[in-house]
Amino acid sequence: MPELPEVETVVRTLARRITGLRIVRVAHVRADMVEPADFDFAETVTGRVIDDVRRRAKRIVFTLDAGGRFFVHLGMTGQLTIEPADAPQKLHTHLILELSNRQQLRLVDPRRFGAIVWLGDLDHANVGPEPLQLQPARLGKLLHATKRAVKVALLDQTMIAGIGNIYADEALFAAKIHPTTPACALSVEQVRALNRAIKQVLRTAIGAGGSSIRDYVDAEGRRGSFQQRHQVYGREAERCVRCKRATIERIVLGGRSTHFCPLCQRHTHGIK
DNA sequence: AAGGGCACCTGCGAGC
DNA sequence: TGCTCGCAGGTGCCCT
Repeated sequence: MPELPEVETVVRTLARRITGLRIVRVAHVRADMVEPADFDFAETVTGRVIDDVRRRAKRIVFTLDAGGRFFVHLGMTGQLTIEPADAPQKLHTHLILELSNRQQLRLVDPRRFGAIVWLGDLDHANVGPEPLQLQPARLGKLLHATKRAVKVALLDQTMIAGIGNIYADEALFAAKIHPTTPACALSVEQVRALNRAIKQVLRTAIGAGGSSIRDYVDAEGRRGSFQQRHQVYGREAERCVRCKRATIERIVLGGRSTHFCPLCQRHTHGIK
């Protein structure tokens, strides 16, 4: 579910609503969602003030007073919401932090692909650069170092952070690049177009509060609206909104559903 | 040693 | 109505 725009939307609300609050009590935590496995999360965070909430990649990073950080990853179906203390507890609630203003921060995640990770003073390992701060030259360097399909490369979080299945498809469509094109075969022009497309798609999606296909809601339970503006994702067999001639195709790449317009996104045979 | 494939989970909608 | 199947915004690990 949550890619960069959804995580960013959650973080913006959290930063505004819970920064400066104290974690009074860990009312509930599912131990097997916490990393490292033997870490006593409740003991460590109880009584600490949340000094800062920010996004890095698809991670929601909490910095506590007196140092120490942890992040929450939402996986596919995670929801991190601010609730009144007396709100009914939903099925698959895995974390409840009671805050000093009597509200609670709750993590609900049916599929449990998410995680609560204690970082301490460590930095984020294995996470590539933020796409919104990426220069085309840097993107080119990264993409030209791999023979994988450009779509698969975009999903590699160690290469670029935050892009997932929806926004990879949308950015490639906007840049008119076929998703199976080997990343190393992209021309300098294509890399530049892709860099622009990634930023434009992500920024617009953030402005729309992200995409809500099924589970996603922000920290106040609101759905995003960017799903209404998807050009290819989830539009298999529909007429292409750009060329209005071809129909959107769906293939599987790297085990993921991939949507594109066969006319707008043609193979370029390595023409540079 | 890069990169393909699958496993990890639960829920839901489509089709029979 | 009720079953089974396929599929879902992610990622980590095993294998080649």
